[in-house]
Amino acid sequence: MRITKQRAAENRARVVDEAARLFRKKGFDGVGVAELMAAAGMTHGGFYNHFRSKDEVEAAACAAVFDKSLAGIRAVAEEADPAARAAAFRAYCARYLSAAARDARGASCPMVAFAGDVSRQSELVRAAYAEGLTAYLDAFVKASDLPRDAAVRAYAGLVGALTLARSVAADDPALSDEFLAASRD
Amino acid sequence: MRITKQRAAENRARVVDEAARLFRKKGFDGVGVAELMAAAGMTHGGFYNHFRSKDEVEAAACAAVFDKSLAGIRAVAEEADPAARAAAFRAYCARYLSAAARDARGASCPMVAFAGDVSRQSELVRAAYAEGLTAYLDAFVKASDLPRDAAVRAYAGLVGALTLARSVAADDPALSDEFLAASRD
DNA sequence: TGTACATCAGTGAACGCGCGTTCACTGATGTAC
DNA sequence: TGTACATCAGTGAACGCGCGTTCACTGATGTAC
Repeated sequence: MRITKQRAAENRARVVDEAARLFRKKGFDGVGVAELMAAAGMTHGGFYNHFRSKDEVEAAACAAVFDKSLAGIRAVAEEADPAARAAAFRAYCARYLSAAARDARGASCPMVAFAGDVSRQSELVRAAYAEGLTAYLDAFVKASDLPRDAAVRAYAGLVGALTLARSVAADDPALSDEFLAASRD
Repeated sequence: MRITKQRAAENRARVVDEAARLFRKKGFDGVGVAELMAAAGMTHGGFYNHFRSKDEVEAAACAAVFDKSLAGIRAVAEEADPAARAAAFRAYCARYLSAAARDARGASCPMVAFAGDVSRQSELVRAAYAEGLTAYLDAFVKASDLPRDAAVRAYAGLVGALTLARSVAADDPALSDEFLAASRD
């Protein structure tokens, strides 16, 4: 049964949204086309009306996740008043290292969600990731008001702390909290 | 054809060695039982003479990787002379953030190799990982001569820098180098 | 504006493939005598 | 020490299963007249 063009576009957008959530939560290889389409309220056969391959939706999801992350850090970077910018940046980092952010795996920062797997994914995904990371890092440097190398170091600290905190969240909550708390200061 | 008990034990050790290398390089889900056994010079059927499941060899490989990593950081921590310890620690960190370490994916630190995937693996693997990480972190704190929270923060910085550097090593080598260089100072 | 028909988004069965795991079998090892 | 036999590490075919992908089909939409 054919549907309106607008409805089809909405369906595609819903697939990308669900992909962004599920791939971050379960990894690229942890989510199948059928599961993804079911999450978007459809059956798997229609997937190929929207994407040429699973790689393509992975890349689209990766790009979508970066778009959202970029908007967040750019809002800080574009704060004109230096004091307000410094406060916003501190709040951004504190949120980044919060227990809530650690536990919200489907809504996390793309670097932490994808960094470990991305180098094993297709060219399409890797290109979307590399482009997104470059743009994100530039915005992070601006937002931090630090020299670039210090900002890059600070950013690596955030990523490492969140990655480590997540890796033991289920099995050693105290250690997980320690990673967040130590880097929050 | 039956073989000697010693030979069988050597075969098992070879499987764990190859597992430690291959799982770090390609991820747990990126290496099949057949590929693993072939790397150890056998066929896949014999796998279940040594392990009850793929989970079990994953856990064994994880533990083996931590053993090796622990030996490395403990050698620094147990250096009695403070100046020599400080020098050894600096050298350890510099090696950790070298291009060679970034590119040697089959021989890397277990945290960077496994952190992203471990929370999606079985209980067995997660337990081996959590135990290893606790022990490693304690040794790292000692080796660093820093207050614990500063040492934990420093360690998160190393992990984040190496993780990020690897994630773009193939697609943006300059950015990859920048992550390593910024944290090396 | 109304009619006839081509288009195409979505459905669900089917495909080949690789995976983890099982199993009957082999034959040298280890052991009981 | 020598002989007979049970053991079991390794082999390779086979299993069920889930995966990404394909395809014939459906029927409302979009379009040509």
